Amino acid sequence: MATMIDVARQARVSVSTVSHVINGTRHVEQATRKRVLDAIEATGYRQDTLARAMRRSRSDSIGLVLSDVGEPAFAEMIHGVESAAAEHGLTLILANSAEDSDREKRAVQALLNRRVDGLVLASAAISDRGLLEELQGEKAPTVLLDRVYPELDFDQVGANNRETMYALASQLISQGHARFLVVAGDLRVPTLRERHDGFTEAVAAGGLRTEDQHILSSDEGSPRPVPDIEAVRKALTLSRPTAVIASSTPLAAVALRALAAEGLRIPEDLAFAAFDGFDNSDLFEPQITTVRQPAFEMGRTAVGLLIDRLEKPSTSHRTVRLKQRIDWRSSTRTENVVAPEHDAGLA
Amino acid sequence: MATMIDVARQARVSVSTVSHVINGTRHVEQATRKRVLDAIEATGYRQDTLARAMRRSRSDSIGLVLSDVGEPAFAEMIHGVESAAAEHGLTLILANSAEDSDREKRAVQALLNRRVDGLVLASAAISDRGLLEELQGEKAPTVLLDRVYPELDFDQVGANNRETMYALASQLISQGHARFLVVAGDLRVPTLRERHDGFTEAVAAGGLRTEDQHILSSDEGSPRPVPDIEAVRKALTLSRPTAVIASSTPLAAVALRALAAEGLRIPEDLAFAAFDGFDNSDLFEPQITTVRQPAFEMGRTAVGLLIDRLEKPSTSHRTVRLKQRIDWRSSTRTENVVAPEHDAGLA
DNA sequence: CTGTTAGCGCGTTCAA
DNA sequence: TTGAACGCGCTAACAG
Repeated sequence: MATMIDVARQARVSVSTVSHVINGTRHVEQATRKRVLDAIEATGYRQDTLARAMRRSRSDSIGLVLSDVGEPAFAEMIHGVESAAAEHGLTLILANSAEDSDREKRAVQALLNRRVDGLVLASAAISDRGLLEELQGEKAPTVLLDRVYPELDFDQVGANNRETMYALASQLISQGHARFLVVAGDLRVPTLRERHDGFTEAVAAGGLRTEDQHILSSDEGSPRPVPDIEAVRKALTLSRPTAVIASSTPLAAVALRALAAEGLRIPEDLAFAAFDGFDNSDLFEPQITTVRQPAFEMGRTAVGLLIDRLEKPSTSHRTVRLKQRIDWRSSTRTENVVAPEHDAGLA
Repeated sequence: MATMIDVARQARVSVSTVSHVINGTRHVEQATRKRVLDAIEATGYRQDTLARAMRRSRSDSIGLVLSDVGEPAFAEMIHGVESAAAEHGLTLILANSAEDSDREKRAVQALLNRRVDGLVLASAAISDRGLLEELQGEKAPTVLLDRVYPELDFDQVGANNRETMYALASQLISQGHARFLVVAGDLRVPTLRERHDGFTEAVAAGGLRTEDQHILSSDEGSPRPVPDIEAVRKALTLSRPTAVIASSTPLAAVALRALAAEGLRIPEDLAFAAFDGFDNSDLFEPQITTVRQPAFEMGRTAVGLLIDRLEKPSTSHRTVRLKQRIDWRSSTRTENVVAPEHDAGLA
């Protein structure tokens, strides 16, 4: 591999001239410039980004740590992060924590060792507080993605989960639904907790009886990470909801299986809606009313915040909440079915 | 940031001892060893991977260039690559070429500049042959992923597309289908061409009339990358197939929209099958018979080949084809409907 | 407008 | 069993 010295010799100039030609960092005369360019061509020289990074003590790279690279929503975020990073000439180093706080810690360390300029962290579910505190002290700034921790001093990007769940539930309530089953998942995950909170607020605002609502969560150290099919089936028979809301795609899959096992049909027997949801849901039956995550934009925004932070390290931290969109589909088109049931329930 | 010198001073040893303690590269006495370890702890020293890479002239990192980070199938591959890379202590640098051969070229250059030890390349559709030839000459080896070019000298990982399409079509033929519409896409993409070839072979083997088969491709420099809905609708009315096969997820989406627009139902009016397909397809109607890509395993395998190559640079190149699985679902359960139609057609 | 030179942090001879 | 010193390839003073 040719080095700058080879180029310099060939072009009969000094290495510093070569450097300046490459980086456009100071003026050099047309003639010499051309000689250098030719020499680069002739020698097949390529800049060594590593050596450059070491000298400048910045690597023009950022690290992305995800809690689950396999999840479709996170895949979209990767896409967004990659896209914004590329636009700014930053290379992206990817690591997966697999929802494991040890692996997360190791991944972060590895990235820091690589001298990334900054970090985007879609933190693991039960994130190690110690890790986050260490990160506060790092020179390389960190942006938290997807899972927002209001009490922490980071730049953060999330979605307006609470508001969207509030809107979703409120709309269903106004359609006459009064008994919900919410498959809420692990409430230690901020995203899921926010959705949960949005629901309880909607229930309160709608004047619904709390005891008619069944919230299936798994916050008390249950062995399984998500409610399983049996749990949902039991809930379905116990509370006989008129509407089911699932707080994430995996939870929705579990819920749908449970519904099928109980022989319940959507929307004839009950309404159904899900966060994140399924791709191409408009092509299939039942067409599921879905909260679309602005995942791509969230990724882009995270990189934007990171770059701002790199430019001015000491401005105060920002939390950005991106708006979600509800795609209303036929799975919640139940006015004619539910309203009578609802009335009957009141009678 | 503490350096080895700081640690050495603190431990009252030389830097070389520190280095050897860290890397376990020669014996050092228990006592001194402990002093060093303590000093590392005390100073908060972290190895600088960049400097290390420069000195050793290997970076313990690999580059992954994908033609479309957004596609779900590729997302799975990322997952596989990441997982295998992590197991081998390799960090993963990700780049997206967005199916653009210029961007692909730049991405590859950027990764090579970063002195990645190797490259995994899921090449862009109309990949620049020049680029691939350059890559042949590089010191850092490249593994081609997903899109297999038999005539090129690379380690390669793909799926057995031709065989699977052959099996899929043959099975449908044995069910009585004799008129197919294949939404085949851009045949310059090796994957899609292999699927196409498998189909024509099945047609020949099954003794079907070629003129009854409609293959919708876009290989002749059409403005649109995929057949659009109108094209599929026209094909549906012209050829009146009893079975439709889509060669990829986006093509399947287009086909399904066209079917809906024509008021055709699955499986009552015709059978339908797709490659790659849709997630959670068993939860929705119609349940689509789908060829599952072993995408995760493909990613892992690619890294495996890369590591083998790094260890023995001059063994001959290998091409690995991973087996796909056909998930038969109700979208092709049409025996009772098609058989009579088929007979009628013969009468 | 161009050249000389001192490190960046590390691994690794070579010598002790 | 340990240390001293060189250089990986590059950028950024500083000098001219």
